[in-house]
Amino acid sequence: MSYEQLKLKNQLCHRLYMASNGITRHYRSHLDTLDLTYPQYVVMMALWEKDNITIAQLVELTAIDGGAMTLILKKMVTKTLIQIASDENDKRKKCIRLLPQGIALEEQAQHIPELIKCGFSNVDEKEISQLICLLDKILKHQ
Amino acid sequence: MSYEQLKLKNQLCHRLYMASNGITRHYRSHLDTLDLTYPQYVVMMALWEKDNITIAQLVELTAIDGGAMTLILKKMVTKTLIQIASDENDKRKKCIRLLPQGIALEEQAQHIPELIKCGFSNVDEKEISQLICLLDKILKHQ
DNA sequence: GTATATTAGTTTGCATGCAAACTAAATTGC
DNA sequence: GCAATTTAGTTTGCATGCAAACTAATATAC
Repeated sequence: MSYEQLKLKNQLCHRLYMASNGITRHYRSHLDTLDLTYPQYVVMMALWEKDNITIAQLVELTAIDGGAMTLILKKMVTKTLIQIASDENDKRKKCIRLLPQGIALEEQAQHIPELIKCGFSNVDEKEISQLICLLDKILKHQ
Repeated sequence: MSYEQLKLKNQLCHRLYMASNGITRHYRSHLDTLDLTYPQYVVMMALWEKDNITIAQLVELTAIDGGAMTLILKKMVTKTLIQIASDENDKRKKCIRLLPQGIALEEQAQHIPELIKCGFSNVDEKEISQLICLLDKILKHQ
């Protein structure tokens, strides 16, 4: 039978799947030098932007699964990048705070975005903006 | 310090990460009724389009990791969706072939793409084509 | 023709992604 | 004020994603 709408070449989801995995793979070589995985890097970016926030806020900002977040943060504690403290007012909440090593890592990470973009020299700045805009439209409905 | 280029809102990779995971989550509810995971669904789409191909070809078409593919295919064998046979000419190669249940599943799956698109009623057909075009440009360099 | 290299798949070890069940603490309802 | 509900995180079980090591079979080099 072979329905046209079921062909791989027509699947937006499959493009997203390949592009997302592909870019994450590209990050790997750069992140290895910082001893970070991609999700750990995303958590660091969130904290560099806004430090001393709860796990729930971190889950909201990064869209990383809460269950995975618990493990990711534990790893980052053993690397002394962050510390986890219970909130005094609400003992359910936990506050994540950058430690000196975590703060210092930002300077080492600052060139990564540029390095990644160099890997996509065929895509210009305008097209990246377009892509981001279209993806945001899709993300709005999730 | 907080470098502008390290802010989450400026990361294409993070948009792709969220959009890919988000869409895959959307698929889950529809695929549950077919008893398929998302990667299994991708493999089925590849096979509905071109049956009786090797594992290497399947990896090429789907961009699913070879190591993961071995496990995915084993699951699909236990569901009697496919069968795996060694190639007589080249005993390293294995041919994947759809079984009747796997063939029959295509009819049940034919409406899934439409159902997914309905979940993104704010994004029109033209924008989806644009997105696919831009993603293909990024995928070309991987 | 045999040693070497390459190819096709599998296995392993680790790190998520995800839903669901679970715990502890704070809020609401009444 | 206490029971019922909600909220914040953790744990569990399963399914990948990925790199690297490994096996078996084929192709190349010489």
